[in-house]
Order: sequence, then structure tokens, then C-alpha cells
Amino acid sequence: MNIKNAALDSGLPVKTIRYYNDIGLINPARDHNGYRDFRETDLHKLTFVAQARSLGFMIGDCRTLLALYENDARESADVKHIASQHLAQIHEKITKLNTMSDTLSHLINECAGDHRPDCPILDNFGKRGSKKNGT
Amino acid sequence: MNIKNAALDSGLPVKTIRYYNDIGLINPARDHNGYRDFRETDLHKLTFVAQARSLGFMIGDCRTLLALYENDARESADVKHIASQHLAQIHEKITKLNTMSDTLSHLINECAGDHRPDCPILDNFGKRGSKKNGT
DNA sequence: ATTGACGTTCCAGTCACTGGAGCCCTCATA
DNA sequence: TATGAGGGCTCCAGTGACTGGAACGTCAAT
Repeated sequence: MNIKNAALDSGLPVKTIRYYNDIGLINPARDHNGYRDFRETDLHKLTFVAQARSLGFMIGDCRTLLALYENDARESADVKHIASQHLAQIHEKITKLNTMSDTLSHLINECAGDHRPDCPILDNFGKRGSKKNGT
Repeated sequence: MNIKNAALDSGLPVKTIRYYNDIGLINPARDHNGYRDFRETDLHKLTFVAQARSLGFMIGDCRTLLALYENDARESADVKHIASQHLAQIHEKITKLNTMSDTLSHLINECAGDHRPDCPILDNFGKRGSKKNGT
């Protein structure tokens, strides 16, 4: 199967598939003319990575997960560990975004949004809040 | 004031401040020796950008917001518009992350997490779901 | 033989920094 | 006066995960 159909099959852009090949996530065979030839296992991997990526896993995790997937001697604990760590990161992001959302919503509510220049949003940005120390 | 103290004052890393100078967000005066000399207005801008960035605004938005901040003839509607758009993007991100979190939580719950290889997480990734079309 | 839709590689750009190399400047101390 | 520490400066490369484009090869059909 050529790259276009592999793209159609996996739902990934052609460019992305080539990129995944470049970084060694997949390694499809080549035809006599140099064209990539995607077999069942390649398509499977592509689908796998597409799913993992859509859940926000980094490429590095996808690589590990893929190795686990292909390793019959794996322990599900390893998979669960990676997934749990990722879930924790997702929750962290959600928390941060919720904080931003709260602050911003409040500011937006306070702002008249008319033709006058007075703006609590800008006022807030201009004000130096409590100094933060990134640890 | 030298760059180190500006960093201390604004809570931004020295490198970041130099970067903001490079891209023209700030433009502090220079001493006879070429050292940057941060005045009140520079420090103010730095604080402003730090605040905006901490709420997730892109540099491009910060630039616009900063211009609005310094423009006495601004209309608060413009500020509110930018902020509202950004808030909408934050909400989009939260929604996506929540979806990921739900799916992943479910999968993790199903996974035994022991020494055996059976793993619903990997099973799910290997399975091709409904084909998605990115518009 | 030519057209058009495929395929290939390689390079540059995205975003917002961050790290490092290699250099200069200043001040205090020996 | 030499030296060392601790600033400062610029420029280049790398991050993550692609994406766009140029320049070129291949293939089937006309």
C-alpha cells in the first residue's frame, strides 16, 4: 500500500507519516522505485500511534508504548504506569487552565467593553502582583 | 537597572528578557558599555507581559495588548475582544483535555496493572476506531 | 511525448524559549 | 598590577511535532 492510502487508512497526514518514518517510529519496506510500501503491521502501528497521540501522549511515550505493544512478555503494570503518569499531567494542565479561565473570566466580566479606554484587564496586567518564585 | 535586577523585579528569567528585547517587545536603553539599562517603563512592560503570558496569552497577543495599554485612545472593547477570544481557546483546550482524561481514566481503570501482558489500554490503541476526517 | 497525480529528499519555519560557547566589563582583593 | 568572581554581551543550536515548499523522480493514461 502506498503512503496516500496509508494516510487515508490511519487518518494521519502524509507528511506526518513520513515524519514518523524519519524518526524511526515506523519503518515500512520500500518498493523497487523507492516508494514506501505499507504492510499490515505498518498500518497497525500507524493506527496505534494515531490513537495514542490523540490522547495526548508524547512521541517518546508512543515509542515506549509501541515497544510494549509488540513485546509479548510485557507487564500491563508498565503500560498502566505510563498511562497514569500521563493522566496526571493532563490533570495538571486542566488545573492550570481552569485557574487561567477563572482569572480571565473575572477580568472580562469587570470590563465594560465599550469605546472608553478604562479597562480592568489592562489595569490588572500593569499591576505587579505578588512575586512568584518558580522553584 | 541592570538585567539581573530586572529579572528579579519582573519574575522573568534573564534569558527571556533578552529574548523579549530581541523580538522587540521591549527596547531598554543601553549604557555606555552596551549593558541594557531598564527604566520604570521597561519594568512595567516586563511585568505586564509576564502577567499576560501567565494567563496563557501568546506573544502576538501580548504585543497587541501592550500597544493598547500604551494607547490612551484605546477602546476597552478591543481589549475585551482579545481576552474573550483567548478565553474561548482556553475552554476549547479544557474540553479536549477532559475528553482525553475521561477516555484515559476509563482505560486505566480497566487495566489490571500486574505482571501479565493483557492490557486494555494497548488493545484500545491497536484497534482502529471510527475514521476521523480532519476538515 | 506530454500531462497530472503520485512519490522522493532536504531545508526552513513554527512557538517561546533555553543552553552553551566565546567574548567583554567591572570590582574587590592579593 | 594581576587575578578571579560575577556580572554583561552576541550568536548559534536545540526543543516537539510537525508543516510548507522547492526540486526532482515515477507512473499510468492520453
